[in-house]
Amino acid sequence: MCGRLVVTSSTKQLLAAGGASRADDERPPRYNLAPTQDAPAVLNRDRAVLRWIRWGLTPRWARDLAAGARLFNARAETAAEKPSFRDALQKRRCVVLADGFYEWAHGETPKQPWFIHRKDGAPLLLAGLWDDWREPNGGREWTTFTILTTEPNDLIRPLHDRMPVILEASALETWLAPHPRPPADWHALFRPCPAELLTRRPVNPRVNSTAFDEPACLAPYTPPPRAQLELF
DNA sequence: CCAGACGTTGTT
DNA sequence: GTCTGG
DNA sequence: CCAGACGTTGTT
DNA sequence: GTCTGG
Repeated sequence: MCGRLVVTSSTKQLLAAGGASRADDERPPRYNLAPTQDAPAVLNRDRAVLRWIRWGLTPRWARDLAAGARLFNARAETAAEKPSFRDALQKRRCVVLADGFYEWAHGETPKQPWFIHRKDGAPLLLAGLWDDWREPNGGREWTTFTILTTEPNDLIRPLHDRMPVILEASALETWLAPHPRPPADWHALFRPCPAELLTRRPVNPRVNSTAFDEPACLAPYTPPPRAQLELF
């Protein structure tokens, strides 16, 4: 699963990772980015632009924007059949750029967050779907997204039974194709990424609160002994 | 034909 | 939007 | 994802 | 418990 992101790379670095040439906005680094907030993404509609769009996919037919609040993940195995996602999987794909994400160990108390990121420090390419939603009565249009999930690799499995779909750079071209593609094309891309690509470390449970959004979120942290025993 | 429902995941 | 029910 | 709020109507 | 907000 994937419910909290870190975005610390510069705009220049994000553009390079996503293969885009310009960004629609300049934002400060985020150390604790939650659903309903904006994250940087490259949409297959316009691959030249890095856009900051709202996390939580609101289908275009939903009654209100809030409908997307809980649709921040989509199971890769079933997205092709779900009313909220199937059209987007065919036609509206995106890559979300993030330097890492947090996972909480399944059912532990107190809740212990872990930071997961690439060993080489490069931004992750997270497979996403997007949609446009227009406010009634001529209001503004929102673009929202969700992150696809798959089974975990060996690094994530001790923590959780789901992880985000992380794409290799070589898959960008395929994933961001502008035209419709059948669901059968995606099976190879929806595999968990190699565990060796990533690393993890526990971080301060202050990260649990979205109000804690600063460099200290990523600082080294040793869980109390009791929690350590429970975790391994 | 129209009306009305449909959210998803992951938990326990 | 698409699908189901009437 | 997690944290935090949520009482509810009727009456003065 | 469920829903909302970040």
